[in-house]
Amino acid sequence: MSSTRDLLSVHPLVAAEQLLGMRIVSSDGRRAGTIVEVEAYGGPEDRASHARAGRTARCAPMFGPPGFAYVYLIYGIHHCLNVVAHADGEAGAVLIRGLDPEVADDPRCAAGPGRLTRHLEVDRTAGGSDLLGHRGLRLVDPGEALRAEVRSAGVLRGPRIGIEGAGPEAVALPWRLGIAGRPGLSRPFPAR
DNA sequence: CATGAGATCATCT
DNA sequence: GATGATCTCATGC
Repeated sequence: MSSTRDLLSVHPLVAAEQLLGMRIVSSDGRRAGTIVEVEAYGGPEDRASHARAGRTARCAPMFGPPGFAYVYLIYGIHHCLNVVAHADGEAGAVLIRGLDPEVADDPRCAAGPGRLTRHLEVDRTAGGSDLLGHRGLRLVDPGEALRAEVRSAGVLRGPRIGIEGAGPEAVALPWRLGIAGRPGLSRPFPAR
């Protein structure tokens, strides 16, 4: 019997695949969506990761147990939500980049990491909290069968967004994943 | 449709 | 003191 936390206790790239098709529910329970786009980030060996310089006050959650939230502020404006992945002690996280909203008039209201946190009203107060509990912002696994159904539309892969400064090796990794044809995608994937 | 600039601040050097 | 794991709006083809 493998728990959701076990599913995330693996390399961030594998955890990213598992997260596609899972649901995120806002802390007030009024907004929710299905994850359709993610990006995997590793530890010190990943030049694009916030953990590249080791454990700092900001990225400390990335070194902790999987299933917790890592939230940071980018460009002084947008919050970004990550699900901590990899085994406890091994740095890793998955940036949630796009949701297909369940209750919303605009299907693209959560397309993109900044828009998503605005829609779910996520800010850094959620940082460091356990996403697998029954209160607050939470992550819900609908089960392997439903996740597989979501993935069956096709998993797109491409370079992570906005990491050019990390160098060509980091850019070459196809660690951005998305579900083909979903409105919640932040932007197109490169053709291949 | 493509490109570019501005917003705005916690974190790290 | 510099710098982003972004978004939106404005301008120019």
